[in-house]
Amino acid sequence: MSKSETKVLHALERVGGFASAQELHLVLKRNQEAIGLTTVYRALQSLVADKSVDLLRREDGEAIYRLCGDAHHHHLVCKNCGKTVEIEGGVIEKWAQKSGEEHGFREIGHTAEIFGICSDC
Amino acid sequence: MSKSETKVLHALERVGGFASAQELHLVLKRNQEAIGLTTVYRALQSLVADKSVDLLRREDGEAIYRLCGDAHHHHLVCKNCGKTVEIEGGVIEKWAQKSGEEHGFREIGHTAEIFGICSDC
DNA sequence: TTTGAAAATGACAACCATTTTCATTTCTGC
DNA sequence: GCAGAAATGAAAATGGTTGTCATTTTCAAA
Repeated sequence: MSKSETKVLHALERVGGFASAQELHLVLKRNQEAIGLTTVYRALQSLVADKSVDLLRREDGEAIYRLCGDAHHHHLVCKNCGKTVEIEGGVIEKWAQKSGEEHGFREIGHTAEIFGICSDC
Repeated sequence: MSKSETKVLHALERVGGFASAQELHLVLKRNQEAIGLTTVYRALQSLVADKSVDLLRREDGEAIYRLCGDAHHHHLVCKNCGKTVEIEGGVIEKWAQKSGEEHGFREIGHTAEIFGICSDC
């Protein structure tokens, strides 16, 4: 793992949740750990390829990153080869809780899975 | 509904599935129905605001659009007595579709259920 | 029919996240 | 040390999307 990847990972830890490449670059600057924006992008590409970091999208299409496995998640499964991807499920948490409450339910839980054919199949 | 929105809707019907703003612009050009790219973007914004069209993202963040399908529903089930309530699941549709698209999946489907204890139990 | 205000249109420029380029610096094994 | 390879980062390029603004169209009132 390169020095820059370590720095970016550290910045992601500090931030705690999601952050865009540009935000991470700012965080690093504020901490005398400055590295170039280009390098931040490259480090993130490597980390995503290594599956150390998840890549998601904001509504406006901007890429945001987070450490893997630090949130409740769901799965996206390929019907053909079984390949599985972790999916962020905050939307579902809220939907389930709200829908249940609206009908007077308590002790609300839920299940949710997405399936399809992955790009390799 | 403005003239340009009608044209864009028609182009979306022709395309059948998903299409980016730029692709729709090309489709319209090929059909002597040319309207400006800017107008295509604006029409799509209006249609999305009206919920006539869904906005999703390709893996690279590019915006893609599709006609809204009929929403199917999900179930809220009481763990104790089995009482079942139909729940509107538009949020889930979008979540599943978007999550799948983001990871390059196609033919995307999903399952989702909510369970809890109903007010009678 | 004429008029005028408001909305729609589209060519072009601006914007901004991301990628590419390329010259420079740092690391590596010898 | 020393070449060669890899990493770095500033600046430019890229490309989707949005903003600007002058012009055109719409449409209701006169």
